[in-house]
Amino acid sequence: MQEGRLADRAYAGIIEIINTEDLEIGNRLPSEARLAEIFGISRTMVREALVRLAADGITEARRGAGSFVKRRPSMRLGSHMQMMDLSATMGSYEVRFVLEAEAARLAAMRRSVEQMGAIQRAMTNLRKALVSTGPAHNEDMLLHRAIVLATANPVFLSCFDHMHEEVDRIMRAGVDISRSRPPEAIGAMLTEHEMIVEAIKVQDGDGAALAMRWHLSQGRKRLMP
Amino acid sequence: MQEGRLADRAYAGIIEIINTEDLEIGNRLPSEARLAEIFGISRTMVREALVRLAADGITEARRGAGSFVKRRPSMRLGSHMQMMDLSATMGSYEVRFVLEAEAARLAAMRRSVEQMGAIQRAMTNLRKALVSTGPAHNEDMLLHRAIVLATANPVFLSCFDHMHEEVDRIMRAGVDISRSRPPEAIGAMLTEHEMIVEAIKVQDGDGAALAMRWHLSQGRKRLMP
DNA sequence: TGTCAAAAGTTGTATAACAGATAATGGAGG
DNA sequence: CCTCCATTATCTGTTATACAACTTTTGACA
Repeated sequence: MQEGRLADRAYAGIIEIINTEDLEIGNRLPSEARLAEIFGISRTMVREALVRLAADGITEARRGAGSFVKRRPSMRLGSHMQMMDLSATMGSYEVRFVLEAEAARLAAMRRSVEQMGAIQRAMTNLRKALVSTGPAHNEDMLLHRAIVLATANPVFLSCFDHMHEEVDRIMRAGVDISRSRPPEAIGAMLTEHEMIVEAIKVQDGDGAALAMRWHLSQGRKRLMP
Repeated sequence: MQEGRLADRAYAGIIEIINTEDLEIGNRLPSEARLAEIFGISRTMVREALVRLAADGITEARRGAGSFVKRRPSMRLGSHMQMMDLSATMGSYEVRFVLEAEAARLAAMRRSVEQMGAIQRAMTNLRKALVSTGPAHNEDMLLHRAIVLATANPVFLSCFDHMHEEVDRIMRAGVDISRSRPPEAIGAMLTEHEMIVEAIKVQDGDGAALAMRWHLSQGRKRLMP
């Protein structure tokens, strides 16, 4: 590791402190000055990390008092699934199944020519990014978003944006997800997306929904086999 | 309004800039120094806001170049409404169809005894409110929320809350919603809800989903015949 | 022992400065 | 006029310092 900005290291470092020191909810963590001393960086960078941790709901800062643990960072992902609460990853796929499959159907039925153009442009971008740089997490999302946009339903789009925002936040607080995929998975991903786009192009609603469900099921398998 | 720390206001202010200036994905937003000038605060506070925005995946900072829009913040429905064909009311029902029907199915399959109790309590509240005061918009929502809660899927719940928040805001800003319903409609609403709750009780997933779809289709008809 | 004001510690905010990277500018040469 | 390239301007990343606002601890005094 040891990559990225100093604030990133501080972010990871503080989470590690919470875990290794076994700080319970409500416990106070070292002061910003002390953390800066520990990590050998400036207080400014420690603050940036703490601001992000607070935004993630993991810590809470009280002026004059200190920063406190608000929620333990969820380490268990995948195998350790609690009985009551599904993991964010699993949960997000459940929602995406219903939301995006229906979005694909509506997009196929209602898409305008401009929206179809936007979808195909997003597809081109994804193709380019996948073969060159690899993961292309962002381009992937943008294609899905273009499809949701083509539903002409503002509530769909709003929910889509919200979901991705939330899930990204939760995942960032947990373990990393951006592992590199094998080359054959990249080819499969491209084909799956192309099937969706093609179905929308020929305005085949059922086909688009089906292709989207298939794509998501494969994606889930790729993420947690 | 105008609450909280300066960084919070900057966070909201930058999102507002993205929305009102209609900055597309990839567009550059004003420099940190310029933003500090605009908001009348220090660059330090602007940076804290930008760090959070970046952590939320909304912006992306490139050293030497500036900060750029990476993903549009979850939309306030009002701003892009004119671009969209569907009304928020119509659109929300489309989303509720897929989201809540599936939630009812999952709730039927996974609900714990405690969650079943919560659902039945919400049902009792709704029944009481409907026969006495009339509309019972809030009790209705709480029953639906209890069902979503029983899916044990935090992402489902998050999307449900978000959708209702957004749609409520739009409707409050717009025209009527709380018109009085005829008495036979009240009886029908009660029966529909009871069918959903009963299906969840006997853990009939398909039945719950079907009952939910039927209820929502009736509700839409009642709202806009 | 109990009260309470002073002190010490901590977060919130501002300012200045510089390093490291990118974008814009403006000539020199075709 | 256009292209190439070095210079300059601009922007983010990071550090240091200082003070304001608030909370907790300390310690003296009653």
